[in-house]
Amino acid sequence: MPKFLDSLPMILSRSLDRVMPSYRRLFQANDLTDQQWRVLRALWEKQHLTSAQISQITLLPPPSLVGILDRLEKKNLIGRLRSTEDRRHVHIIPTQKGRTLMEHMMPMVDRIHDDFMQRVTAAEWAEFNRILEKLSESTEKRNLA
Amino acid sequence: MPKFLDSLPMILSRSLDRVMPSYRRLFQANDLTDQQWRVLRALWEKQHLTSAQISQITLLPPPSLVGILDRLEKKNLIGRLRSTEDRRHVHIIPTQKGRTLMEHMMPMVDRIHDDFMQRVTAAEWAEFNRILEKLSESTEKRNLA
DNA sequence: TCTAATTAATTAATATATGAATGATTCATA
DNA sequence: TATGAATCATTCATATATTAATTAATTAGA
Repeated sequence: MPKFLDSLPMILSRSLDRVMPSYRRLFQANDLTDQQWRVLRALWEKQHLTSAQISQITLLPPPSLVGILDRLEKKNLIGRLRSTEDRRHVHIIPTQKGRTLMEHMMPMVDRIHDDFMQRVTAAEWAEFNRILEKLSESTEKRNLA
Repeated sequence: MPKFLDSLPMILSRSLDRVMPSYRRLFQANDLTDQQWRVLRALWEKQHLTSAQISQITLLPPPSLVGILDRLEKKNLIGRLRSTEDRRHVHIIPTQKGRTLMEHMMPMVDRIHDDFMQRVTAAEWAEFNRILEKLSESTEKRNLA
């Protein structure tokens, strides 16, 4: 008889609730929401992404992304650029202000990550990822056939 | 150099995104949101809970809970009862309709859970929980001192 | 070439998250 | 016993999630 609190969704949710505050303090200190951070973080790895690509990387649903990009644009952290080849696409590019903010924040975010990693061994981290992958491996593909 | 997608928040978020659809199909078939389900599920274990208790069990923030309870009440699935001993408390009780709905849904939710559990061994599940606990163990307590 | 099917971004409607503040109540204690 | 601190539910303002629908642009095919 599985208890509610031991179900996979609740375990994952509880962990997220415990992990996020460490990051959120830093985000808030820089006037960013979690989701706004995710977008900038994605653009840190690759500076030229479409809305759809950002959505896939950040896991943010496209309708949410519209408003998130609006607010980032209003803060002058990113710019929108409609593609000339395929005018359905919108390219998102960080501004200089956005890049400067990221240069400032990245070391601190990496440090938070490192602090979490120090809680477990490399073997434990690998094992954790392996089991979680088995647990959450998508079976949805079959529905596409 | 930790990649964004391999960070703890993104790993947990991605897993949740993969796990939830299996449950959500069932919730939607019964006209419930994820959060509305959580409240009813909490009341399934113990029929007499205050708002604050439900918030702690379900991880739903109190301001969100107000609206969730409003909608559950409107659907006649729960009832609110202000405490006579301490009039700050509001007791939440499932209605007969709510209990009947839960009796109908619980076996199917348990089955979904079992399906996930069958993806790993008992030892893997225990190990997974152990490592996740180490990773996400709250350090916030120290801030209370 | 013209239309049907696709795709990318967006809008719309409703529900929830987050952080601050409020109102009513109870508690602690001088 | 008055009074400030603490507690519980709630409201408020803003941001995001979810699902369906829409718009504009592109592609596939008859």
